[in-house]
Amino acid sequence: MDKRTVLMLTAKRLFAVNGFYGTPTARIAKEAGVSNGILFHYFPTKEALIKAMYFDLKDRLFVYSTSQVYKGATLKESIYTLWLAAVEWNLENPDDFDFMQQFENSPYYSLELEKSHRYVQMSLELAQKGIDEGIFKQVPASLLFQTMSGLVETAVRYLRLFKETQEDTEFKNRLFEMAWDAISKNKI
Amino acid sequence: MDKRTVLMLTAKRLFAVNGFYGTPTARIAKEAGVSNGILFHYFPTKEALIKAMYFDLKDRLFVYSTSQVYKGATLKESIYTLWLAAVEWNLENPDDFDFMQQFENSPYYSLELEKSHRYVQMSLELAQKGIDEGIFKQVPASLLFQTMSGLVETAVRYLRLFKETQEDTEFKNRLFEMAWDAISKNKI
DNA sequence: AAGAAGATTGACTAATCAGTCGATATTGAT
DNA sequence: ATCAATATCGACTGATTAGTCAATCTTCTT
Repeated sequence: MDKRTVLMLTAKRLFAVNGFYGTPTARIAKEAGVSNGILFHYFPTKEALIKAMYFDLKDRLFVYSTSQVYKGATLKESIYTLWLAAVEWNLENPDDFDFMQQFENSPYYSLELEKSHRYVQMSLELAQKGIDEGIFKQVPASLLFQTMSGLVETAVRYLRLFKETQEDTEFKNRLFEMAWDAISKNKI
Repeated sequence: MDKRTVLMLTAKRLFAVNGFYGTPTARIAKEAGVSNGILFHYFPTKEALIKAMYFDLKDRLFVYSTSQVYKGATLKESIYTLWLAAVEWNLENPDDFDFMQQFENSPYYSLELEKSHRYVQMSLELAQKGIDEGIFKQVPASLLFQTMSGLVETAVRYLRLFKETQEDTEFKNRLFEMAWDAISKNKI
């Protein structure tokens, strides 16, 4: 594995536990088994390292999520698959989740940065589709997306807290139902 | 206003913009118009200052929220009032919101810390009441609480992003409806 | 084989920052 | 008025840390 990748993996682990500011670059390099200087060879600044990690992470999430959706699925099936993929991916990569949460609540983060990502673009298109078909509530697509993202986070946090629920498919379905009810029109 | 309070107010403003680690204690003292040393007279460490600010904030939110709920309100009315109070309080105190988000995603935060607060305890009791009455979904009360909290955050973020919606009562009702549909049983 | 380009090292620096401390000022109780 | 307790000051320190740099090593091209 090339040193650039090792640095990002090591940084992710350390950041998740100690936070960005609690993790000196020197420590990242040391635990990655490389010299101090090489970190700044691959990343001009610590901030650049952090942002590169974030883009990388979102991209892996995109690739994983979309690979799960099968052609010909209904909208609800697609949303369910994407929701579940995001939840399970975050459960299996807890350091990624912690890193992402921290990043998105840090001064490094901005909306323009987020919108530029294909994961977000794909989600927005899907939300718009549901609105047009009259399945979702008649609110802006971006609101539906943010609501879903927020509920994925809630689900992940909860499942992490109560480990015994992590294999409970029925419970996960309940969690999805809450998310679905939030965004879909009510069938009176 | 006593210096302890001035320090906390100044810190809140600086933390919201520059983050905990981007804000030296010396700068807090300077902008508060007091000496460097006095900060450590009132707060033994920077971390103690941050935690004190968090408790203070949650307490003000509790006092404000509960004062809005009137006796004899139905459960849905109470939940609506609490939801709206939290949303509007966060909109009116954006620095508090940013500070809180940052804190709850920082290494300072822990669940025990959160549970110890009366705002959380009150919310959990209300959630349990809704479950017992068969109005809410049959899931753990803590899940309902976390879901509502997450949806308050989503609403605040969205309303902040699109300022023109902030005075739109109808739009806020739509936002609440999403939250309500997430936690309540569906009336088929 | 030569030599250029890139990779890697680790000692070093300039700056920053949380927290200390001894001195001085203010307040409140008796 | 006295005295003790508390508040306030600001210069100082010891430790930490992001980023630099000149030197060496490796790899690739021709």
